[in-house]
Amino acid sequence: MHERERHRIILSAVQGKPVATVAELVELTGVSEATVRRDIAALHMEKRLRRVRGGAESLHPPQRGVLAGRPFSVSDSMHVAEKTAIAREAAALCEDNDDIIVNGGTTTFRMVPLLAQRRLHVLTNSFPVAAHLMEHSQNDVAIVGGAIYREHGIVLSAGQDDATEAFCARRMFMGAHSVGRHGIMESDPLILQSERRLMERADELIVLADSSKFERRSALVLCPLRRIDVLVTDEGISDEALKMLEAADVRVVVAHTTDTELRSTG
Amino acid sequence: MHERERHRIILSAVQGKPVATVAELVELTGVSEATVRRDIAALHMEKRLRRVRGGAESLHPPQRGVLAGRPFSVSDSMHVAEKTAIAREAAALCEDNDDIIVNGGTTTFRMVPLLAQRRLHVLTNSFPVAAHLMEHSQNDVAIVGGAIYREHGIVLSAGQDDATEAFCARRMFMGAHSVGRHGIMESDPLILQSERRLMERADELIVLADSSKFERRSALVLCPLRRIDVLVTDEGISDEALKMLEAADVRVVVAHTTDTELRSTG
DNA sequence: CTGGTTATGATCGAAAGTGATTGACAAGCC
DNA sequence: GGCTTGTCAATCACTTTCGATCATAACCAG
Repeated sequence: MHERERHRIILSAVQGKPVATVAELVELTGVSEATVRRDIAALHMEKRLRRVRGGAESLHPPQRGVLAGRPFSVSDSMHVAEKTAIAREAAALCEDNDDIIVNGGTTTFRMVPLLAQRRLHVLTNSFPVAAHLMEHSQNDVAIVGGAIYREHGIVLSAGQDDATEAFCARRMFMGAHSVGRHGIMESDPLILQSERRLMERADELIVLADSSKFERRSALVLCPLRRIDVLVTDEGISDEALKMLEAADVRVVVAHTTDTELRSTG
Repeated sequence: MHERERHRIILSAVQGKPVATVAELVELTGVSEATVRRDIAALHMEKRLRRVRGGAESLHPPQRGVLAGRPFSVSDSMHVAEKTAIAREAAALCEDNDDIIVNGGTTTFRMVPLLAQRRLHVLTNSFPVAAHLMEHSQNDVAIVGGAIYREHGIVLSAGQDDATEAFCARRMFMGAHSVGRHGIMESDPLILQSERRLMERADELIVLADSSKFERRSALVLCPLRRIDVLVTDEGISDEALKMLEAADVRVVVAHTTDTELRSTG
């Protein structure tokens, strides 16, 4: 058993479970306790795992806070004021007792506190959205089936599911990775697929896209601009982008960020 | 039981309910009261939970409703000791990297803190189970699609969905409304349907039923007794019930409630 | 082959974790 | 007020784990 081999085994063992004990690793590698300890110490130095009393554990923290705390750590902190304002305008577009679809995403997630005060029928592919509405509102909530992806909080599956097919919504609210002249763009094919399936179930498509989304490019086209009924954005949108949307018969709602919202970003 | 595992279990348990008592944690972890207290003290120092008299509570106060707070208010408080012991035995039946199905219910929900320290692939129709495993474990979690019923925390839909069909599990863990000579009984046709669909996707069926379930009757037969592979129950089970299960070739595991568990009920 | 380096395994005392016991303290009951 | 019950901190004995040391084995260049 070579040192490299042992290191590989130890690392994979630590990945597989929250904590691997020295005894377990002795069993796995067939070497002495002393050697395992030395290996753990070395790998700890290389920052490939964390040494704990009795064994070792994975460096990568047990994923937390997807639901209760901040839902999507990184991207959620950008353009907070704009997203909040956009969400406010978007939420104003739906009426009590509407059947709506809320697509997963950081911008649409900002709608949730506002939707919580309404009485709606909501279908979503976002686990955090469903969780919050479940806990803090009286809305009827339905969720699509599939594997839950922690990093985005989205439920994805390869095929169609019944929850989606049984649903027929008045409006669908969705974010976007970017918006360009080819239409709404996404970065991930699985997300794209999920959104397409949901889109089919809604009469009206409302897109929430802060102005920075028009500066970006992504690889995959979800749908052409003409498919959008309403696009909610913020004051930062360029004239070119506005003209482009106008030409595609998209109704544009510009959300004005209030002072309080702006303050909350600083 | 490693220190880290205990900490994970304790944190997970504290999330699951407003306050976890020392006795409960002793039961969950299988260590002494002194150790649990030391763990609580340590986690308190790390500001991962709040230490209170008699146990520990979550730091994050928004402990309300279906998810974070006590999931199923009424029935969850009955037969706590038995259910905990049963859940412990049931959780011991699955191995690391198993693909399992966890059906919604108050008894199966008691398994969750124990599953949180494992590395499993879990499909469930219970929203609280999915939410808890998402936040407090590294398990791969999938959820079936459909409308979410707050009172039971269960996701139900009329038809088959893709998340279920794509899943193939080694074992399925399920509770029951009652168990009689006709088989496992349920009270609600929609729940029955959901459970049947899930059952099809598992090789082995493990039923968690405290002894009071044998005294009850329900209207709908989910499946005959012979379909059960393992039934986990408590010491209160009658000889007649045992004979009935034996005759149907059901392997019976009797979970022994410990003193601490019994005390925690009084 | 030789001398030096490195890796490994074993041993042992030190340190840390664990479990049981005890007494102090508070709350509730008779 | 006594009594019980439950919680908790302190203590002690026991076990596990750790780190240091040393001897042996493997390896390598000259």
